[in-house]
Formats: sequence, structure tokens, C-alpha cells
Amino acid sequence: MDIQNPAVDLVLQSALLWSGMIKKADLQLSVHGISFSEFCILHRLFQAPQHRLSRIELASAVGLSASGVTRLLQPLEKMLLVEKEQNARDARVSLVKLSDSGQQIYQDAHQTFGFFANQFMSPLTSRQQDTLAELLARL
Amino acid sequence: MDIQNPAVDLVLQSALLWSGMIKKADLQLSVHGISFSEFCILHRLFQAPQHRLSRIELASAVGLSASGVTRLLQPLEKMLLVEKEQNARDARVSLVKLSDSGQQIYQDAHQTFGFFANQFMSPLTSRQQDTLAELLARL
DNA sequence: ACAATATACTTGCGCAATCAAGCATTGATC
DNA sequence: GATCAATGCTTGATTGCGCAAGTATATTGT
Repeated sequence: MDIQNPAVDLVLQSALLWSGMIKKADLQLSVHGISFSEFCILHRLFQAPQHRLSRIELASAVGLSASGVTRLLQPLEKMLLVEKEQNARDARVSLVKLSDSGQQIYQDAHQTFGFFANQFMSPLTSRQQDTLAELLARL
Repeated sequence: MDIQNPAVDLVLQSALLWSGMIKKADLQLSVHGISFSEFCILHRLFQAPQHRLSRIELASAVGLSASGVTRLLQPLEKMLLVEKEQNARDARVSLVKLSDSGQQIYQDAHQTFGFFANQFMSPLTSRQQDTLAELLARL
């Protein structure tokens, strides 16, 4: 038979929870024409100095592969939400900058997402949310 | 500018954490020839009464769509880890049963996964893990 | 009894993301 | 200063999964 392992259940429970969360977030964000992944990109760019990051910094910030970032950025460039820039010091890196309209879209989407996140977390008191954040930060 | 919303950061932090966790788990489980999703399937089947579930029960248990389950099960059937059975009461449902060799594979994989899960959770005391589980259960 | 609706899948198509391979550039070593 | 490895990125092929549509069976209403 099988020995119960609480860590296993915890991990599986979490995976289920967050996959569902992402689906719900995607739905909410779709009114802005962006996906959850795209929102993550915009979020990281927005909080970066000068709203500018290299593609690999972006990749590790959002937990994607380099090629994933390349492909995610293509539609965003066409929508003119981000711009491609060169790095004078190193011709290999191509910087991504959040455009003015990108900032606008981000801020709109942030409001939607913030509302969603608050609602999602509403079963917890803000003290419990702090505890949760602290526990997750150790992993 | 932008008002900091702690719930937003908490949600994004979590999404990043769990996407990374799934990648690591996939890597560990690959020695058994199965993916994380497949392990979830086997896990749910194993703990089901008679190791038997319908496909939609399975789908909701692992957070996938019906078609996702259909496709995930195809290789598992070919590997003879699961078997297709009919429900006498309702000819629409096709039950999935964990085979004997499926149980064997599952138990091997469970050991690997249990080790991984413990390691993953090891930055937290078991008391903290309980707290985490309790907080997540409310979401 | 017979339509109309709902349920349990399966299949075709498409999108998102990965890996492996390739290209361009930079840095390190001899 | 030429070579060789490392880095940053892009592209081609593949996988995983979802959605919409289709099929088969069940249920409900009349």
C-alpha cells in the first residue's frame, strides 16, 4: 500500500489551484486583449528601470524560456506595446522597452488584474496573505 | 503612476513558483517515463475507490479539460498502465482503471515524487507546511 | 412514443511554450 | 591576434493543451 505523504498532497493541491487561477486570470485579462503571460511581461517591464529589460532578464523574471519570450514579444511588438532597442555595449542583446501605449495598456490591465487578485485572495485576511507570501518566499 | 497591490505580487510570485516547481517535478519523474500531468492522473486513480474513475471526474480532479484527459490517457493505455472499462448503467461514460502494472509504476513514481516534494518543501518546518496547506485550502 | 436538451466523451485545429540547432557577437586563452 | 568557448537571441520541429464541433447515449417534457 501507500504511505501518506503530506508534502505530496500539498504540492498537488497547489498545482491545481494555480493552474485554475491562471485560467481565471486569462479570462479577466482577455478584455484588454492580452493573456496572463503577456501581462506578466508588461508587469516586469513596467517595474524595471526605464521600463527596459533584455530578453533573458525578462525570461527568467517570468519563468519562460528564451524562445518563449521571443515569440510572446512578437505580437506585442506588432501591437506597438513594446519596442526593440539595441544595447551599445553588447550587440548581442536586444533590449525590450515598454512603449507609452504599452504603459497605458498595462495600467488598465493592472487595474483589472488587481481587482481579480484581491478577489481571489479575499478568503484570506491581509494578515494571512502576508503569512502566505512569507511562506512562499522561502520556497 | 501605480499603486502597489500586494495581492498582485503574491499571485504573480506564486505563478512563477509553481511553474518552476512543475518543471522540476517533470524532470524528476522523467526517469519513470511519465510527466507531471501523467503522475497526477495516476495519483488520482490510485486513491479512487477500486482505482477507477470516469474521464470527467479525472479531468476535474487534475484541472484539465475533457479532451486533455482523452489525449493524456492514450499513451498510458498503450503503455498498459490504465485500462478502459464500460459503465453498465450509462454507456456514455468510459471508466479508466489503473492496471496492476500502472499501480506498480505509480508507486515507484510516488516515491520519487515524494522525495522531490519533501525536498521542495524542506525550507519550511512541517508546522509551516501545515499552515501553508490550510491557507491554500481556503482559496 | 418522440422530440428536445443535456451529458460523456472524441477529434480537428490552433496556440503557446519547449528543446535542439543555428547564427552573431563577445570574452578568454594561447 | 587567431582560436575556442560562452552568451544572447531566433528559428524549426514537436508537444501539450484548450476550444469548437461532432457522435453517441441518456434524460426530460409533452
